[in-house]
Amino acid sequence: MISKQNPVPQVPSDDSTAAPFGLDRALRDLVGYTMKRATNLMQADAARVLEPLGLRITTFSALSVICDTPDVTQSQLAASLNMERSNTVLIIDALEEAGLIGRHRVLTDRRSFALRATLAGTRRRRAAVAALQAHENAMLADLSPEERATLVGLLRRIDRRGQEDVQ
Amino acid sequence: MISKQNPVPQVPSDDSTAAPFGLDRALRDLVGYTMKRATNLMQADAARVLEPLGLRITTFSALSVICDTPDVTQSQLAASLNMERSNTVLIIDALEEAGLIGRHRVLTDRRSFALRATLAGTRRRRAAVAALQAHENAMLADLSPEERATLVGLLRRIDRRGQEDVQ
DNA sequence: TATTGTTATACTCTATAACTATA
DNA sequence: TATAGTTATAGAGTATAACAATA
Repeated sequence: MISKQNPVPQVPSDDSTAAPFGLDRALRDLVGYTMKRATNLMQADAARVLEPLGLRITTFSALSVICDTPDVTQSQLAASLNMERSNTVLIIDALEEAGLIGRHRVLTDRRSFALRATLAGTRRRRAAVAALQAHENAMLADLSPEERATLVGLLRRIDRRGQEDVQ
Repeated sequence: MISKQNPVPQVPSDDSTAAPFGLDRALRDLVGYTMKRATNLMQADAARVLEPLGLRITTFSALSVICDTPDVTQSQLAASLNMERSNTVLIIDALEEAGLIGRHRVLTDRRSFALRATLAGTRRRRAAVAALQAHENAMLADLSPEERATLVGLLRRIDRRGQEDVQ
């Protein structure tokens, strides 16, 4: 969909190093910009992979946590996914209406709901993970297993650092 | 060494308010999920850094390209930032209204506008880059210069690969 | 008082289709 | 016809404030 053609600068390109990148060469030195570009590509593709399964990225993420953590509450879910509690409501609604999870009352604390995946939810999640792994293997085909592990490790350290700063 | 345990306690005995630790453990093996978490942290902080300068991430990015590429057209700008042409319009409007850039008619092709940064735009861009670099130095303080370069390099390869796949 | 889930709201980013004026 | 800029619109993610029920 996106035209691949390289926009030709009107300004005479006398810079020999301008070849590898485009007009955004200066921006690419910012880690955040490069991260956002790569993330957008990954996210768009992941969304396309999940769509036939009736999931979005957010609903898949929530379903995954619920599958792995039976009787998790919505507050715990929100915290684990680094999102606001209020934004989990519609996500939980969608998963419940799709029959993939259930809300159950907690006897010891009637404010909370205990979220539990249904059998259909567990199966849907397994299929989604398989599809996403295949998608990532394709998207990251240029990276060796070691490079991929390095990337994930570095990103996790940024995440950890960011979490600490918030406090 | 802790052996494999049962998935996280459903109802934490003491600290139910503490961030549930590792409920998203399975998700973290997906590169896209880890990338998105780290990117969200970086983006949120970058937005806070740019806000006092009257810029958003998108307007800053556009301003940066325009500063580096005098008389760039909106189509070229959109292509370089990997965004739709239609979405550049409001961004350009905001920059123009702020007096940071100017739209100029192209005599040879009256469909196009040539975008040029004003002196104020050039200065604003310089201040924004300095602020963002300081922000990134703080956010990425745990990474050595080599690790940071490695991260950027790996992300660029994902970006390049993704661009090719789209066509 | 504090917390859980909820509602309402708003802003940003992104994507698509269709229009205009030029080429 | 094809392209550049534009308009309108819609979807999704994210963020904040406030409320009722419950602790």
